[in-house]
Amino acid sequence: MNLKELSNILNLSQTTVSRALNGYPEVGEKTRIRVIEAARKYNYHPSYSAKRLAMGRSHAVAHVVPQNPQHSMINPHFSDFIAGAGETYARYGFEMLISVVPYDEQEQCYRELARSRRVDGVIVHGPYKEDPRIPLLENLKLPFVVHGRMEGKATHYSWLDVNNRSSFKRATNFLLDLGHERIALLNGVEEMDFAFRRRLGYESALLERGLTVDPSLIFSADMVEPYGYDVTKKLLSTEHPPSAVVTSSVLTALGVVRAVQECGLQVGHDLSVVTFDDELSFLQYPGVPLFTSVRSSIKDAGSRLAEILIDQINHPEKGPIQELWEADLVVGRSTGPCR
Amino acid sequence: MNLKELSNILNLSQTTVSRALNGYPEVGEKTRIRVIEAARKYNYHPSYSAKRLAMGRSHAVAHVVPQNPQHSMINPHFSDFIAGAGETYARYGFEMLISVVPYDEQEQCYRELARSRRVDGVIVHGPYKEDPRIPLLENLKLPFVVHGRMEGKATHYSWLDVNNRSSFKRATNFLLDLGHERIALLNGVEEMDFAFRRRLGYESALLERGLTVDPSLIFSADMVEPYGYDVTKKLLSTEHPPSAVVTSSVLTALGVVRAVQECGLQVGHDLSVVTFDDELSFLQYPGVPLFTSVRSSIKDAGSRLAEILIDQINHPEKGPIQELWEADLVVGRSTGPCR
DNA sequence: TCAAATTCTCAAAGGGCTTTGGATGCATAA
DNA sequence: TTATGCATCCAAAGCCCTTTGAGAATTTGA
Repeated sequence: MNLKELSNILNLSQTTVSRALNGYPEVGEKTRIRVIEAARKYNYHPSYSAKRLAMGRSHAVAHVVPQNPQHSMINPHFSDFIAGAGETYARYGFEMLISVVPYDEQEQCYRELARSRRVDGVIVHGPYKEDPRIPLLENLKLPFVVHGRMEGKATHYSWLDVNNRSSFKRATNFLLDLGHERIALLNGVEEMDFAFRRRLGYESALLERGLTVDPSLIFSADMVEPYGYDVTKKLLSTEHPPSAVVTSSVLTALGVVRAVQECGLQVGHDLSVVTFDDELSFLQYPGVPLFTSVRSSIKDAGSRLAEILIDQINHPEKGPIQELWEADLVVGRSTGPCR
Repeated sequence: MNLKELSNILNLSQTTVSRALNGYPEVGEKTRIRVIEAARKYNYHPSYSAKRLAMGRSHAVAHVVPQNPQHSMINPHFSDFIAGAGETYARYGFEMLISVVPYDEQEQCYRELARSRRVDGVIVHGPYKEDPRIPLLENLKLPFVVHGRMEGKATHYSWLDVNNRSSFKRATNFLLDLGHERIALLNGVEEMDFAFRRRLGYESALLERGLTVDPSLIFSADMVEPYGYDVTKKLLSTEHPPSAVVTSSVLTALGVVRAVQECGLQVGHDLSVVTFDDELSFLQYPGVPLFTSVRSSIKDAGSRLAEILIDQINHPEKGPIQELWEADLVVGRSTGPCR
């Protein structure tokens, strides 16, 4: 059943039927009801491809996922983010396209996306401190929102970010309040904007208490389990091990725990751990949380970012939307007073 | 630049230009070269929407991701799978659509996908022992392949599965060879086909050695870290704790380690652990692997499944393709002789 | 009552591609 | 010379919708 057939049945023109169905005002109420009922009765659904061709809009959004061959970690946060965003897209009738591309073909991919009008907008993940994707997308006039933001230039585009600086400051302060003074930072890769800000938060907490920042206590790597393990193992074997650790992810924190326990020590007693918790669905701890953490749901972020993007697509005149979310501090069993 | 403009420039008809570009034989070689060069020169790319509309094919594939509100875990395997599949799709010029839908709207979603011809095929994830999606898709005549397969009926559709039965048998045998006799199984949810088969493998290994299956050593749940932790904690506090554990995922295995260590015991010494390892990119251990495991890359599976699906779409006459992959046994540091 | 303003409806023109069903020109074969 | 086959190329129909620009019908205001 297509529009032509339906309008023949109704003895109306295609125009009228189309307008009736799309809620345009220039069609009478009785006509509209007749049309809508007939559409339901004959199970009419407009063809997506035809609609797209006619309107030049795709009602689709892309997420470009770079694949780095050397450093081939796939972001474990991705699935939760996608789940949140996907729900929202579905609610608004948008499609979600995932493009997996080699790291150095990203630019080409975005250009192609913009040229072909295959999608109405994109979401940019994990921006670097200086990220070429942002000026590129501005140039291409492809609507976009950034999950995170970019050091310095963060005014003329839409983004949603967690307040990484304040949350790490808060995490550090929490440990300082417990009397810890030697606090290690197991940060993410510091070329990433979020990690850079987290470090600033950590450092400013220390400095405000008149403490010095000890570079030998600061680490930066992909936030995986063995990273936490290896660093902690090393730290615990030094003469002057820290009494507390701030980590950038629960996975890394689990590595810290494994190392601590392997040394016959106890987390929260011999070493306190505060972690950033993205509330990944597969790393949830029921009951009293295992880790004291600053937490902010990445799934919620995905959902909200999708809304922002759709809003930008539908109302480009509105200007950029920017949101800075504060993370919650949740006290778990991984912290205790300094001994 | 569209086809009409390009053909005007070339003084050819749209037909000829289209045919030249799509490799049809009824166009002369010199003409073809002329056309291809002009296309490059003027940066001509056919419009996707128009192509789709004209051909009735979308060159897109969907993955339907159900969201269960109660049990809201998002599969951590998903991102690696998608990464593998996505690379392949990109290589073949296919788009990947992710549809996140509430659990009980899946059927509707598949129907809609089939009706609207928005995609040329779908991949079915994580089949249950009895999975309604499979007969549904057969009915809808929407090409599909299954990651895993369905107990019993596994002949008339395409699938790719790891040999879960043999790999768990192998894992169990490995422990038996080390002298372990009380071996716990921390399985996934046993409504899932894969988990069911894993249990069969585990049981058959025991039975073949004349051992009995002790139901109090068998557990079934989502494969998360606290699951491993909780079960192990409980097991270790019994009178007769097992000397070895087989788990269904590295995440769960990490929970086992945490519990063992917390009890002041040592993995591979006081309790041996063999896990199934999907080679998730964010759970990789460099050097000598932490865990003895049976492993099979879920990313590779994604990649191959995408190939199979595309093949089925392009050559539906070929009939179903079925592949059963054997997992590798990798010896790590988590196993040792029974004491 | 007539003109003006509203309301409703339509035919037709896109949007950009593929594909059908011929037409044309030319070389080969009878 | 005429018929046959081949290699090239084309005009136009079709895919299915949205939107423009106008016309017809109805209502309103003076």
